[in-house]
Amino acid sequence: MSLRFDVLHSTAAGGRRGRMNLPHQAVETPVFMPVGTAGSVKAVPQETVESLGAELILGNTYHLYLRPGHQAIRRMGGLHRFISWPRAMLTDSGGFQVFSLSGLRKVTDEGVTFRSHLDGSLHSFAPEHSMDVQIALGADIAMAFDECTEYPASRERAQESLRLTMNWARRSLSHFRAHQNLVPWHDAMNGQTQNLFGIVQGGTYLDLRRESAERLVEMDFDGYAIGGLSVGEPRQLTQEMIAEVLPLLPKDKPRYLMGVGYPDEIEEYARMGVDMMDCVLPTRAARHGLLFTSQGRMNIKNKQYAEDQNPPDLDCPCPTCRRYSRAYLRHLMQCAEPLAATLNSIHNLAHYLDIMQRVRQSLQSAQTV
RNA sequence: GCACAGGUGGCCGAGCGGUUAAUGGCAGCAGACUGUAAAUCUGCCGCUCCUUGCGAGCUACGGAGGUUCGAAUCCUCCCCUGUGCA
Repeated sequence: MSLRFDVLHSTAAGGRRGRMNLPHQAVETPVFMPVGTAGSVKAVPQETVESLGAELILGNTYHLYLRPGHQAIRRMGGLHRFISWPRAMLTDSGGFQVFSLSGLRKVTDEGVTFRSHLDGSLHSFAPEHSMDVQIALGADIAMAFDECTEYPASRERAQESLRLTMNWARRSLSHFRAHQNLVPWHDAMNGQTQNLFGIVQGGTYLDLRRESAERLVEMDFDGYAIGGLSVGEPRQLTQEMIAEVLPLLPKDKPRYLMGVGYPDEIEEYARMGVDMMDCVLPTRAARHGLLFTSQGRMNIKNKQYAEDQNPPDLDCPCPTCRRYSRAYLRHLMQCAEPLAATLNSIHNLAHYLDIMQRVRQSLQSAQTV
């Protein structure tokens, strides 16, 4: 049974208000997905992530493969059960690690050889292997194994990288389709199956992006992602790439912009027609003392907040803002108390989720096209 | 009282005759983080001034003298701390 994605409303600007019926959760879109790389949205317990309203969170193939190992997770009933997350999940394929672990890996047509960042041991990742791992993890959505092209990349480099990603996409899909019945919860979801998304690459070259999108659509994935953006390129280019690609993707399938972004970005791209986004920013920035508020950025470590008894964000109803002061959060940061990471992350996630909630409302009330 | 070992910038701690306003670390101040090698990384961190520069002046390595062209570094005395012996 293929992924059911309903577009409930769409706007002249291309924005869509939708609902994605994943095996573990009906997800209201556009959606922001907190990142939980190693089976945890860092510093925030699952029940809190849930109560903040997150419906879909990420996990990472590479990290979970290294620790505790996908076979172990399969034996324990899959990732959902292992981490006790009842709602939807998506696993990234390890493609981003091809990019971020650039010093520790070697890429060939066959796949990637990584050196573990944990103990230096050698591991190979090919599209087929990434699929096997992701099937064992059993997220609602798996991602094709891709190469996230760096910026800047010459046209030749972007083209070669794209060739690899398209080749890997085909192999990912074919292996996934052949084995997707092996997902740990196969018999428990009324015939709903795990889904696989393809990933558009092409660097900052419009024609390559176009080519990438068209070829992926031909392959017929359950959804489509735009990858390789927000990797250092100017914002203008990011927008151009998104604007070029979105119209080429099927209207009845979800569109996922990977790894983006700042609060204003997720709003902007959602209004352009992106249905899903994920980003480490709210949680990582939180751990480093940066809060995103309705008034903009706030570095809560700053001395000026030492005795400020206001809540971090005067307009925020999140658990952190309801109960704690700027002075207290600053104090926790200064003492490096783990609670600082937790409370800050809760606020930032709430802020991101709230932005998307508002965008959904606004798309819903916008004139239907 | 005697014998050792020590006293260095907010703290800890290197340096033991000259590129030394003085290595490091911590604390402090500020900045950065975009499919998480990130509770990480970067910058500043004696005082004053300006034409903000591998700029100028001042003060500084327990205290006071001394040796030397030059001392945190060597010598003398004093003060203090730790350990051991009385």
